[in-house]
Amino acid sequence: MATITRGELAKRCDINFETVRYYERQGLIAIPARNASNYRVYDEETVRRIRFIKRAQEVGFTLKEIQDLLALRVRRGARCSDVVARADAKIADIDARIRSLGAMRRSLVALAKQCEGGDASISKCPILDAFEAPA
Amino acid sequence: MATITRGELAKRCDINFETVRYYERQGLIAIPARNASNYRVYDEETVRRIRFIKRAQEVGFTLKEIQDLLALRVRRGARCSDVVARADAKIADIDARIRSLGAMRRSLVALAKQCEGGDASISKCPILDAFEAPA
DNA sequence: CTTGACCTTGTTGTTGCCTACAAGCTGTAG
DNA sequence: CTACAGCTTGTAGGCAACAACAAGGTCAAG
Repeated sequence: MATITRGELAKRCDINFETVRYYERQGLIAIPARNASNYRVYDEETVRRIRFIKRAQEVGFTLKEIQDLLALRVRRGARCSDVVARADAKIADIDARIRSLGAMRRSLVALAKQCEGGDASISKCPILDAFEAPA
Repeated sequence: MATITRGELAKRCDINFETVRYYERQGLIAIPARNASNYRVYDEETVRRIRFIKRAQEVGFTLKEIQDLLALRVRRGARCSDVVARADAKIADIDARIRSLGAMRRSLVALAKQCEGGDASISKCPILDAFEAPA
């Protein structure tokens, strides 16, 4: 039942058919098993993995960084202290991104509020204030 | 005092000298005034603008999207309802990104905790759980 | 038993975002 | 007055992340 083809995988993850092969070449997904006809066969974990990749990309991680994220759990033999250190670094990175987004959000809210006040002339620029919060 | 050259601008914003010209071509910064020697001269607002661009890029906005963000305040003649609607859309977008990052953060914290517990064998994969929160 | 959708490989093209020339003008320090 | 950093233009190169071929094998429907 759980034999997913390349086309099905692409459709379910909403990515291009060829992108699957690209991710395979880049080592982002495991090299898949093949059926009798030499077709690639995938499982549900690959679906989840690609969806994770997409979400991580949307918030600004490069494929290389995503590889790092995914590699954290793969190295079963890795020492825990190392994994923790790498995880902590990524958490700090994520926190910085969240702070940046928070600053932008506040700027946009201020902009919208200025408009709603009926003040048609936007004198100052709240958007550019976003940089004030240190990255 | 406030005459900033291209090289100074690049240095202060920590971007490449040529990138300034690229941003000018893309309409991300205003076409600058020129001094007697035909050198581009910039002001502090351009510094802030480029810093904003950099921060927005780091959290995953494309240059096109950043242009949209910056355009929100430029159109002085724009109707307020329009600006508010566009700002609200961007806020929703930002909220989605923050939620994604929050899910990833929780996954990483769970991973680190599993490790700290002295449990050297990482059985499940908390990172892949990140996709469970809807984008 | 052929049509058409799907898969295989290798290779090339595209888009976004820079980055790096070359050839020449400008401005200042020694 | 010359060296040298810094500016000008136009144009070309480069990397990430795909996307799109071509030429052919596979398989279910009619």
